[in-house]
Amino acid sequence: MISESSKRRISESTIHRLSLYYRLLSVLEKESKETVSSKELAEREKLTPAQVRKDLSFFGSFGTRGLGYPVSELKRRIGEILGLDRQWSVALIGVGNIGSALVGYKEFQRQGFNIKLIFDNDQRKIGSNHKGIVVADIKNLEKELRENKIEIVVIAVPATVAQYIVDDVVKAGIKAILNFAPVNLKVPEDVFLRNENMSMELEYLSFALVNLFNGRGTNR
Amino acid sequence: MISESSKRRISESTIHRLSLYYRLLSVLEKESKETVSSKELAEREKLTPAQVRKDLSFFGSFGTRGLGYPVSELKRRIGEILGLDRQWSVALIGVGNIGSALVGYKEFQRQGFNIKLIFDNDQRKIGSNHKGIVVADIKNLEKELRENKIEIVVIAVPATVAQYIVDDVVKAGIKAILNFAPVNLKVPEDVFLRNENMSMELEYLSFALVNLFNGRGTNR
DNA sequence: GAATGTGAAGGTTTTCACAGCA
DNA sequence: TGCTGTGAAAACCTTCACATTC
Repeated sequence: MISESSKRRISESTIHRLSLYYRLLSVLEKESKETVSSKELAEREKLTPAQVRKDLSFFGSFGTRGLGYPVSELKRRIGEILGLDRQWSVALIGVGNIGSALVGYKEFQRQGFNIKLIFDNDQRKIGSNHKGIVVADIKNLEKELRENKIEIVVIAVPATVAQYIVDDVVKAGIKAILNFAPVNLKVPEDVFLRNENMSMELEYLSFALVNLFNGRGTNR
Repeated sequence: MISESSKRRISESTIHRLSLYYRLLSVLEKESKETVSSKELAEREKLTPAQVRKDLSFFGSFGTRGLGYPVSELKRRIGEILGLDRQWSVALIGVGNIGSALVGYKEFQRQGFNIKLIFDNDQRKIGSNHKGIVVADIKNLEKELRENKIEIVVIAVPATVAQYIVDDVVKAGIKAILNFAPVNLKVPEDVFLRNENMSMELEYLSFALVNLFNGRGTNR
């Protein structure tokens, strides 16, 4: 939808903020708000109005001077940019502690991320049912990923085996991987890999408590 | 431990990278590696050697010219900086989908984050046992948080009620909060609030697949 | 010789400030 | 008048390059 690839590189932070705007616009839409200003968006996300306008301006002019942005329309456009205007076929590997939580995580479905397959290597788990999905044997990973046209793989296996798993995932032709294992995975250049490190923010808090406690908090 | 508050502000990214270094150093320590160079650290984290050296230099000179950094010692020092050289008393609020996963998340304990209390408002859950902890009634939140000297609160309740909960948490004098609810929470300036948004990275992948697919991946 | 520690340079991101439009 | 869209300025972060030390 967006053809700005030649213009200027869009920063990771901008994309992350688009996620925030999208979520906020969904709320505003439910509240039947028709328009919203960069000032209001900024206040609710603890950003500056200029930041909001810059972010949006990378992708086009969505607003009306003097008025602001049309809520539903802007939400729709950001949805397009983020690829949330379509359904994604997702496979989950590892249905332990974290994996189980992800299967039931409503936000994923809401945004079009549909977990179609679940894999594990534990015989006790294989064949069991998680929210209507039967856990498959990791042995059939490559075949199943291809046959089911999976587009995104979520890895929630122990750190020790994550690299072997990811190697197989790459072999199956997957180009987008979300990794929850606390380890650095190597993937070829043409594969998008993102890491979800759940300890990181907790560590930031602990750092903040120990070091920056001058009576002032910090958000993001 | 660190008294650099006057020098230069340390960026959020630097702190996040310290988390990565810490994790990597733990691995190297287990492998009985004695020293490590900024070059090697950088390669394994996909950063530049200069970045690694700059990050560390904010906190002191930990290395030896010509040799590199002593693995165990550096790990210990970063642990101190991040506040991982001590135990933290953590309370979890909401033992649903995500909450349950966090109770069993080994990484937290390993880093000294001990979940001491669990709260919920669901009568069916109150009194039940999660990994040895009996779920308490959210009604007694303030009293329990104070009596148990809780330092960090993790919020894993539905978005609709998260603000009410966080207000009570703040009233109880808590200064550090990790929020998993997909909503922007308001807290006073002197409270540290961090958000863990599990959809964000998935949305980044979806953005990448739709927009940046010029055959090149991106990691972080 | 090898690798740190660090000012200075370079690059990127954010904020400012204002022209332009409803 | 109010608020967007955007060049320019400012702030911030990363990389370079080299003096310094082991």
